[in-house]
Amino acid sequence: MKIKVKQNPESMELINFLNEALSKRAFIILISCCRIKYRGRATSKLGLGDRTIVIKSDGSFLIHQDHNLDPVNWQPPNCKFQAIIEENKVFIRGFRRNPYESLEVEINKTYLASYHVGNDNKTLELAGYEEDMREMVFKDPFLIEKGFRPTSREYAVTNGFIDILGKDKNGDLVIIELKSRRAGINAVKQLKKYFDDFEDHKKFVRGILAAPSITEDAMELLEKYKMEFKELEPPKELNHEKNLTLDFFKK
Amino acid sequence: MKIKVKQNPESMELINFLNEALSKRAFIILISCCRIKYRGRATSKLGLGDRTIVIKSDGSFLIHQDHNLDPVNWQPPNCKFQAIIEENKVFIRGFRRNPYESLEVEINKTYLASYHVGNDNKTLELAGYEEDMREMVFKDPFLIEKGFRPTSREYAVTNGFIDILGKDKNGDLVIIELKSRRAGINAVKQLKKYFDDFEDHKKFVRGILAAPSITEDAMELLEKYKMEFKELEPPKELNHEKNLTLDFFKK
DNA sequence: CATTAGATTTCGGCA
DNA sequence: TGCCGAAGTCTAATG
Repeated sequence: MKIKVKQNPESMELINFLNEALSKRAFIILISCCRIKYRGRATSKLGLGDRTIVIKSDGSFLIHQDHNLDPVNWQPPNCKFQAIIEENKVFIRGFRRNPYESLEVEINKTYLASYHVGNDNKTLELAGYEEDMREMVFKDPFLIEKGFRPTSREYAVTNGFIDILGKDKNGDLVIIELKSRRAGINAVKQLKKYFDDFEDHKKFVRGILAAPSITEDAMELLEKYKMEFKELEPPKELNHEKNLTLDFFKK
Repeated sequence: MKIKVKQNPESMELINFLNEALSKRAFIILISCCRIKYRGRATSKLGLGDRTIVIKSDGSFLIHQDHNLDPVNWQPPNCKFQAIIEENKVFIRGFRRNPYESLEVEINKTYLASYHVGNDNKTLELAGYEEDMREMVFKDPFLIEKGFRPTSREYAVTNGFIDILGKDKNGDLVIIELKSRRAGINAVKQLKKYFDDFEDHKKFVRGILAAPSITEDAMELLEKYKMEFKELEPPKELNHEKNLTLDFFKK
């Protein structure tokens, strides 16, 4: 891991430092007092203040204030950079096309500058989404109810895709809408849309909203539409844990 | 501006550094080789790799890989922190309630640690979204068409809120749906919903979708529903620029 | 405190 | 490349 650090660099030092870092596609961090202008999908200005500026090796550009999770200004990956010096001030400009956007930082003073090229070849393993729920329900249909048999997932209808389509123990069609989080009005409306696609045979069609919980409003609407709610938690085991479990049982 | 920097701190040094910084509610940056576990709304794990760890003074917690704009793991503001040492490794744990979530970083090695308390009392001035469009159309109704008179904004109907309601030069009702970006199918569907709320008087009602551009599919659907498209850019001048213009005319 | 709608949403997947 | 849908969305405003 290579890392280079400079405290309180002068303008010329900083610009050399930045150009060196940019040419190496390094991960750059600056703690600077700066002004910011953005023009693109919207327009913004931010007056003088201390901020943390980050340029990633994929061309992401982030400027953070000392509060909020989101950066106050940013540019998505593949942004191109210019670092220039003008009247003894360093300007960093990041721009991209489609849509055209530019983000310009006028740096008054830099307290800390660092760049590094690290090693990281891991990707996030994440569990707890609708996809996992679909898998789970397909594998264990009784989680919905006894006798339920799923027939297809992501079934295309006029209004979109039905998460899971199947039949219940009486052979009636069942439309299942999955939500990995607390379901709201919108989930009910979505299910209703799919439900309506079968209005010719409504007597033999059931709509089930499966989610860990549901808002009161949504429950009311659901009942009004004569549809049902099934409490269902998304699986939260990671894949390798599932595999471990499988391996365990195989032994 | 106070800033403290340490390169390659040992575990004990790092933990003291972190606790000092946390007690001062400083802005902390670490460049470290680490493992990450998250458990809360979902569950995730990230194997060993070099990452940039940020803790803000409002309790935001961000961990960045060298790619993508978004952090690979995070915790929203008001997160509480623990920095402990175990088997000569530093663990940083950030947790919050409602919903309960925890984010744990196991630090194997730290290349750079810094904390600072900066000065920043500026807030972002931003322009160019739906609210600005509403204002603009109310002020200059002819932007929609000659003779258009807006009567109310955010008019409540069964299915939600109509952006702008008004009458055209013939006295017919006009429903306007605004989008600050390229409008897609959903924008048309939304407008159609509002449109349908007036189906008793459909002959005297027009639906207009106003946006900078529209997708081909959306345009087709719009025409099928006998509604209209009006090309309209959101205003992108900042407030003080607007004021300058006003002042200019007042003089 | 919960809910909602908008966002410079970002991001991934698919046509 | 453009479009659509989901997200640990986040965030500000509102009841």
